[in-house]
Amino acid sequence: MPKPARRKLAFDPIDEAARQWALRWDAVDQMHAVTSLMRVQQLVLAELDEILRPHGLSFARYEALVLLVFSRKGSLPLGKMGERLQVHPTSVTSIVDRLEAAGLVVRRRHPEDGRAVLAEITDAGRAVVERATGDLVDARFALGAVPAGDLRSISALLRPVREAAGDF
Amino acid sequence: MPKPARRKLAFDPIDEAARQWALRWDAVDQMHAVTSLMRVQQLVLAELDEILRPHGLSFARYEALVLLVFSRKGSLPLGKMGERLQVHPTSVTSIVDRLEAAGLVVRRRHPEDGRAVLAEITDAGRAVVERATGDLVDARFALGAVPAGDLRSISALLRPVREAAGDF
DNA sequence: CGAATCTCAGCGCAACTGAGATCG
DNA sequence: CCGATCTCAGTTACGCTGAGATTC
Repeated sequence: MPKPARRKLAFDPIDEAARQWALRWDAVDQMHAVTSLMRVQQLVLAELDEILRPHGLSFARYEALVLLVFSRKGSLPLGKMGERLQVHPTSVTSIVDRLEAAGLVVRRRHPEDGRAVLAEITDAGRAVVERATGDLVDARFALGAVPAGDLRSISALLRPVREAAGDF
Repeated sequence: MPKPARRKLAFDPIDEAARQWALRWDAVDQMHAVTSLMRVQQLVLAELDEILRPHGLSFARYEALVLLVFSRKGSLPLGKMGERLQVHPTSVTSIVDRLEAAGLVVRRRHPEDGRAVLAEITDAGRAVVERATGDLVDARFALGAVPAGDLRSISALLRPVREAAGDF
């Protein structure tokens, strides 16, 4: 068995934890929702990374590439990328380092602001995004088990958390 | 500004990405849901870890302690813990190492199976769980922005993903 | 000068692989 | 002997802090 951690259980471990939780503490529904959120994120991210691995990408790097594809000029200052992707400035440096090493982006000086550095997507980068996106769409972003009509509900129910955190 | 990655935007970056996505590719709703899931998990985990840091715990270590509190004898073989928490065997070793160093659990020989090692929660461990749980409940597990009636919907909508992955 | 932008070094945490020890 | 259980060493990845260089 290559992944012993994935052994199957005869019951829903989160339901079972919630049952015991209710005997002692409050906020049972929050506890159940948080545990579900953590577990599903872990499962989904693992599947997405597996799909992207043959393309030499992690999900974080894929998101960065897509952001550049969506930009008008195919390039953005690293700071803007961090803002949009909601990641730490030093993480942007690391992500762009790896993308640049793979030939998917190049670094350029910002023409008007000498402090800023632009990451510009290359033709190879655009090609990789097209191929990787095809695979992700085919895999329904690892959410194939969710009825199509429920997807927007998931986004809507989670939105207040992002809003409260000040994302927008 | 301590956390530049948290800068506020004038629009919802996920809605904006979905808008552009729809111009080129399919599976827009899946893409929106996955991106929301990733972002909310990141926000929630960061808040939970911040709440737990004064108690000397990460969320993973807190989950391990709660699992022991819920067990009949206050102890479990490490392998069982990995199964329930869905983490790698070597990660269990690491988690128990840290909990033991903090005096929250002790390692014991399994009375019937010489191969197995039991992690047993100490009185100090139980006390820490009580205090930490109080703080988490007070913070509504970082889901205070979600209307109470929506919490079960979140769990229910995510359940098919766990089921399809073979969690139960 | 202060503020913004990026990079680098270093730390902590977590997951994984592969190997080995012990025991059923 | 095989398989299960745990530990250890080493690798990789990522996110963060703190410091520094450069430029507005």
